[in-house]
Formats: sequence, C-alpha cells, structure tokens
Amino acid sequence: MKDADLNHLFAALAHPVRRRMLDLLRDAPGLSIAALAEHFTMSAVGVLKHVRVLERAALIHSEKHGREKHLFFNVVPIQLVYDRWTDQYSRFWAARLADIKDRLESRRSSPAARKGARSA
Amino acid sequence: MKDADLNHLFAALAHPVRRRMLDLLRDAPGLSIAALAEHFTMSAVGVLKHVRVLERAALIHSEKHGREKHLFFNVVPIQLVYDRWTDQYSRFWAARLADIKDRLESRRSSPAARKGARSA
DNA sequence: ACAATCACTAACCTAGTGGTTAGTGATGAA
DNA sequence: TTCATCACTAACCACTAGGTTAGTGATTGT
Repeated sequence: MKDADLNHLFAALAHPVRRRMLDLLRDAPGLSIAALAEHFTMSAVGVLKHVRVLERAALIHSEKHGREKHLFFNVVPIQLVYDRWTDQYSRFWAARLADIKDRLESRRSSPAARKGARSA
Repeated sequence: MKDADLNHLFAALAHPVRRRMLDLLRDAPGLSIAALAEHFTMSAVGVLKHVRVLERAALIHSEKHGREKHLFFNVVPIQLVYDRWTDQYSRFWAARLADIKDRLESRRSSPAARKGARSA
C-alpha cells in the first residue's frame, strides 16, 4: 500500500459524514446516491462530493445501471491498514498489556500470581 | 471514543510527515522537537505544527524538562480504533475470506471436489 | 555575563475542504 | 411524448491545512 493511498484512506475516514456513509452502505449495500442522500440533511451534491472522496480511498465500489449508481462498501483498504498495524505496533501492544498486567499484579500481594489473566 | 476524537485521530494519520514522526518516536522515544526536526527538511515551526496535530489526536504524549520538550509515542488511540474495527467489520472480513475461498474452488474442474484445499 | 539554543507566537500565503445554488444530459415512468 | 428524476458539472463561498519568515522569552553552556 503506497503512501498516497494511506493519505486518501485516512483523510476519507476523518469525516463523520463519510464514516456514517460507510456504516449505511455496510448495512444496506447497493444504495443509490439519492437513496443515500435521504439519510443526510445536506444537498445531494454535497453527498456526491463525499462519495467521491470515499471512491478515491477505494472504501466504496460502484456499479452503474441505467441512470442509477449503486454503491457498495469495500472492506479491503481497512483490512490492509489493520494488517499493517498488527505488524507495526504489535510490540507496543504487547508492552502495554504487560504494563497493565504489571500494574494489576503490583496492586496484589503476590507478584507471581494471576499469571494467566488477560493472556491476549 | 467520541466522534470528534476519531476525526482528530484519522486526520492526524492522514499526513505522511506525521506518520513518519510516529515511526521515529516509536523507535526513538523521548526525542525533542529540535531533534525530531533534524529528520525533516521543513522548518522547526512546521514540525511544531505537526506535533500539535499529533498531540490533539493523543497519538503522542510530551514531558517538559527545562527548556526541552520530550515526545513519546502513544499507541492507545490506535488500539482503540483497532478494537472497534474488529467488532464493526469482522463479519465482512469473514465474508471476504469465504468469497476468496469460493472463487478458488470454482476455478477447479469439479465444483464439489477439493473441498479441503486452501481452507483458510 | 553573554551568547547560543530551546520551544513558541504571530502574521502571512497558497492550496485544499466542505458546503451551497444553478443548470445539463440521460434515463425511466405516466 | 412529456415530465420527473438521476447523476453530474461549474462556479462560488467560508474556512482550514500546511507551510513560510520574523521575532520573543526562558533556559543552558562557555
């Protein structure tokens, strides 16, 4: 995944309207622009602009049938970031969990106790 | 995690300079503004502005000692989004994997055959 | 004591974002 | 056929993002 793709992806996710659009399309795949616009107070052109941003980030995919354009949520970019984060920060997550575990243990009387708690 | 927090978080991650800053602080915790700025061609004030954005998103935490401010990467916001995505999109990830499996199977000669191949 | 260095503010500029209204061509329905 | 509806473009507006330079006050090293 290229740098520019990450820019587009995170920028697309940074707006609450677009996050809500993703929720709507996840729960009701195939919505048209007009049908999607019914869920918002803004103008249809405003909705269209947000859709463009989501398309640029590849977060949605569209199929045109006649005059209608049907929109579908695409999970792939999110999964790519998810996988990347797993690699990049797993060490930190482990460290953080260990830190939480340490603090929990230091609150207890015996330091060696509760070894198996929150093992994830 | 509130909506405004997500806005700030994703907006902060949407710039390559800031993503690189997180990488640097992850690998060398405690860098000062000036030390961080050495890794970039832009002015120190430009770096400071990016640091502000990362602070607003709680992606870094800072400690001031004397005239120097030491910066530390904070994984927590990323982990919160990670956990949220796990809930929100896990169904879609499973569906996507099933779809890939189906397509792999339909490429073979016998549709019912090779049921166990590439089962992941 | 003095000078260099640190974080920082203020002002400015350019380009981009997030919205609007008005209008257009293609398609579908009466 | 006629009319409504769909996606869309163009032009505009206010505001924000991402940079710059110049300058300030506080701390540190010599």
